Amino acid sequence: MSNSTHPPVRTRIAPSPTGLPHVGTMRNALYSWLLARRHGGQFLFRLEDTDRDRYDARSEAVLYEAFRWLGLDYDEGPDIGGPYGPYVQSQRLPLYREAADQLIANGHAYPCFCSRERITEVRELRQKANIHPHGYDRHCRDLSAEERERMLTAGTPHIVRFAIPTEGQTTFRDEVRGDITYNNRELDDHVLLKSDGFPTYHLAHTVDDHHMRITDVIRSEEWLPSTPRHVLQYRALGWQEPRYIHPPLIMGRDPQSGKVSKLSKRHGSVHVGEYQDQGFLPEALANFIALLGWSPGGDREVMSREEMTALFATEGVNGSPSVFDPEKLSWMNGVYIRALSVEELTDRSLPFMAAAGVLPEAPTTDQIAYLRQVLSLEHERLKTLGEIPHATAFFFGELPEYDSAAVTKWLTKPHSGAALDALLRQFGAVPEWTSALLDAAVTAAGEELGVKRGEVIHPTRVSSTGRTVGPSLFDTLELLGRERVLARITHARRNLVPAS
RNA sequence: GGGGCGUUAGUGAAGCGGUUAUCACGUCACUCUUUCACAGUGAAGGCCACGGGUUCAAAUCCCGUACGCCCUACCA
Repeated sequence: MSNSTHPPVRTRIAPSPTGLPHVGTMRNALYSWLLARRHGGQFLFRLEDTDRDRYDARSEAVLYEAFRWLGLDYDEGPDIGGPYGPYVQSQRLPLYREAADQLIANGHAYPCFCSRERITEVRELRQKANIHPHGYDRHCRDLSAEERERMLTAGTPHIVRFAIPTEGQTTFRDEVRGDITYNNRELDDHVLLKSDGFPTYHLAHTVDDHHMRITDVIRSEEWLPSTPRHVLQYRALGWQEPRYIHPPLIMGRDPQSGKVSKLSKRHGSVHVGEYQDQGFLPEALANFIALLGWSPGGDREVMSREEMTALFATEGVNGSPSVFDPEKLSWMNGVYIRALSVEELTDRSLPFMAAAGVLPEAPTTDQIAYLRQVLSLEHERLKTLGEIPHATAFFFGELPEYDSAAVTKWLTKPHSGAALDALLRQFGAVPEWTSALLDAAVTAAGEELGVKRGEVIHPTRVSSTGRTVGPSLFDTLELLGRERVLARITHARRNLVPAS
């Protein structure tokens, strides 16, 4: 809990609009959101659009949508403003320039005039010769003041590099793993400002997190190796560094090689939008990804957002990479779907029904009421919303789509014709179209034919639904209604059962 | 090559010096249902990566090794 001697917890997520929102980004966002909410602090959204080569305007809107969908509301952000804006890095250029100038003024940074060609050449050379660190050779770090001034006034294109101390060590604390120490001599002078005047991540995040009063930086483990650079920058600037929390990477298993690596396209779906499209519930996805790197301790797994908020603590974040298991996600999504009321399930299924063309975009109230009855039968066997159209299609329209394997298996036996005839007789005589009476009618049909109940129950299902799987048969028949069931069985009798 | 981090059943975790090493997913079996799923019961699956310490006692603490992953851009 925060108390009066500590500033309020302020966390942030800082995605770059270079593609679709990755589950790893959203996991980190969730942790940041959880930490802020847990302590009554603020959660910020900041757009890191400093890479103008990879900028993708389309991804910005998708990003906001992903946050809305997952219920990660932020207190300050590009689209809602806030006291420390703007929240878009490309609009904060003077701030980075100012920090870079300050760093140059006190000797912690310097302009570098080396061409890109020379830089890559040097890097390759040093790599080949195994000179450490491999990167930049600090050529411009030793330029005389006069030389530097001459180049600057001549307008020579340049970048600004941070001057890493040549000796000593840098120790910082990662809340997940404890103190981590790096030897400064293993770090090369990284770029702070690019030649286009835009900052690199290293500078931008430091400046922004400071100005935006961020207290807790939660970002993936891949940032661990550059954290000493950031810490060195904070210290050189005379700023208080935030707490760093590096949750583990989310890994995927390569279906071919079986090897694990950072979750990417090759492993399947990696963008939250894909999960949304497949009919995963945001609350289920959030619960699932929260567990990839965090545990409240004990056996707790299925947790509501409120429970997670109450339980979240950085002590529960672990340091070992976790493999994303789509099967467990499916199971968990099923748990959440079953927890929905039929009304809610119906509402949420509508977009999927429309997309699949099973129902119109704007269904009538009768259609919705009917769907609700259908879903009450289908409810507990669903894993995703996306499978609803296919699972329920046979409830709509006159004739179902007949699955050929099912037809072959149950409607092409020597007695299939007789079975359907008996069924038609029994069903035709049912006084009231209820599941109990239909159940009895099937039994009667079996007795009439002198066969086991199973021999007629399967043909009944296949002829009236087109398939072998589905909800309880008699409930299904009742809901389908007398007219359609009789019409379907008649159709099957005439067109699917081979003439003997 | 260098640096850092990590290592508990196939997967995700619990465990914080004394447990028959726990839970969930997955797998298999049975029950239920003459379908599928759900649910329930049960089973298989671990020398807690390996080797050394410390300790009466180690999955738990320390050191080393191996392996894996990440970083090593004017990308984030």
